[in-house]
Amino acid sequence: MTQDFDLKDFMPYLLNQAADATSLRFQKLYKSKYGMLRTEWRVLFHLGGYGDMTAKEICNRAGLHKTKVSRAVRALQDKRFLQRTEVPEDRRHEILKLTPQGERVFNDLVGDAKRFDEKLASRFTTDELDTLKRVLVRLADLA
Amino acid sequence: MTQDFDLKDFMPYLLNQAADATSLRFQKLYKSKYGMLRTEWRVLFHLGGYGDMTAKEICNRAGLHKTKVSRAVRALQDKRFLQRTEVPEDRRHEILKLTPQGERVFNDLVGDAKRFDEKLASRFTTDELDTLKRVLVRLADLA
DNA sequence: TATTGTTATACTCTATAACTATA
DNA sequence: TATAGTTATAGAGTATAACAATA
Repeated sequence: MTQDFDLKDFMPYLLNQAADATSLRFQKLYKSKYGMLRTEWRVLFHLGGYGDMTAKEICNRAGLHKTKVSRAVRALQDKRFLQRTEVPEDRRHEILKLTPQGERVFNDLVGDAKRFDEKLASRFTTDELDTLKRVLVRLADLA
Repeated sequence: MTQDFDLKDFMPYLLNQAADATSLRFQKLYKSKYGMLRTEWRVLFHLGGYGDMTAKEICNRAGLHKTKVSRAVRALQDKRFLQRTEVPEDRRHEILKLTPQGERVFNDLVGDAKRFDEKLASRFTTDELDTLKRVLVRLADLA
């Protein structure tokens, strides 16, 4: 016999539907304004929000594979949004740093992100948002 | 000057990280057991969980484009997990129905899904889960 | 030998346009 | 003309292996 099952109670499905719906609209902003892809946006925001760091550090913080970061860094460099600086003590590393143009782009997108988040937040109570963020962070860490 | 911004507070980012982390592990089950892709799994679960319906109805319920559903249906048919029945009144439609084998697969995966969800749920309080599901459903509906 | 990063490749996923058949 | 579904195609995203350079 066929079991009872409602997808609306299944967490991975719900999370994906919610994530797709929300990120789709933000995606349009960085894509249309700057032709950036998803990983490029993430790398830009890590450098802008947390300061200069190596590709390796971005991998660890963002949970991204080194090949993805490598390609995103190259793309951001081609757009003149970041520059690399060799580390003399260990020449396998390069410190990645936003250019002034990269910082302008970051600031512009941060504004968009903040407005976007406020609009989303306005639909929920403070309690709901607190719980949501706390639970999502823990879910993401289970990876 | 560079603005303050923490990705850990940005909803689309958080949602994606949580969704990726959770669905990645469930994905392995239907991929390794039955070689199914994401959309195939979704279509199978719609038919198994909500009963026979047309491709169009799956599109509406799952928020999937007709091309995705069309390909998933074909793949499930090739695997002998579903069969089509023409609707005489309107020959543009076909009712999609799981085969006995498709139902066995559905039942097996529903078991996995339930165990998976219980394990996830065990890490949170009832209040947290209620809030989470309610908020996620509303976020998904904003699409 | 181990680590940082790059390149190559294949596969999955998404989005859109053009098409067929039926209504 | 409109709708259900299919096919074609391109671009984006993911995963893995092989590689170069440095340590």
